[in-house]
Amino acid sequence: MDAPAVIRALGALAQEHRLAAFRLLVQAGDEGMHAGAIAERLGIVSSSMSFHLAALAHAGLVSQRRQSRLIIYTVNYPAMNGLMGYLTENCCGGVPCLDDAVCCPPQTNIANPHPAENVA
Amino acid sequence: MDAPAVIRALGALAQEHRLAAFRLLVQAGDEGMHAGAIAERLGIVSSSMSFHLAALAHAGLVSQRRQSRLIIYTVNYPAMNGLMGYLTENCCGGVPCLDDAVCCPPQTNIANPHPAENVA
DNA sequence: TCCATATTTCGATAATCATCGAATCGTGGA
DNA sequence: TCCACGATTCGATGATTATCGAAATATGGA
Repeated sequence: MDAPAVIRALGALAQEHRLAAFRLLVQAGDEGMHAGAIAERLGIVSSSMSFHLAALAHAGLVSQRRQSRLIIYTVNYPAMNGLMGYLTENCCGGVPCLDDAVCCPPQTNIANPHPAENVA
Repeated sequence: MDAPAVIRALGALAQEHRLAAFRLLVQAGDEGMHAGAIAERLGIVSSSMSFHLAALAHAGLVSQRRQSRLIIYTVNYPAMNGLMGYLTENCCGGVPCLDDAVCCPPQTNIANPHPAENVA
């Protein structure tokens, strides 16, 4: 994941309704949710929801699939992990982190410094 | 960390120069960097740098301290971890994650579901 | 006290973004 | 074929944001 992709992802999430939609999808898991259901849960009109879902999709954070007349959205977990990895990369210059710098728990950054570099 | 705080943090990071500055500070660790040094590394004028650093500080992502004439910026690690925790909270509805859903490694989300809830 | 340096604030401009209603597109059932 | 429904696109409006140079503020040294 390169800087422009990270900026797109962060920018996509930095909005009330998109962040809420993303969290709904994170919690929904692979089952996902369709556009109308998300709009209803968030209480916004469908055109705005579509605008926001397109932004999340363009940022690579969610995927969509059609199921009859519904469009089902699911979280793109590799992108999500790539985002996390980018922010914590080389935390503390490689020096073992302090107690409150949980940014690099041993199992992800020390044993496997760049767990998400295989993400586009 | 509540939704508005997360949105401020994400919005602060969703900008080329702020993201770059934040990463510099993540890698600098507790030693930090002063405003001028960051501006020089990023190749932007000091007034713009000040604008961006203020945005990061307002979002709670960085802290500042004065050292003689320099203002040293450091990453606020608890806020950083709070951000990560918020995004992955209740990942997959609590169901054990798939292999590519590294969003909730056992040591953070399962053994300790909400590791960053003590962040303001 | 006076000057040099580091940083922030101010003012103006250009660009991007969120929102809504209306219109359009695509799918499936009668 | 025609209709209903879910979703997206379009057009317009109002608000927020990034950028820069100039000016102001604050600290430390001569």
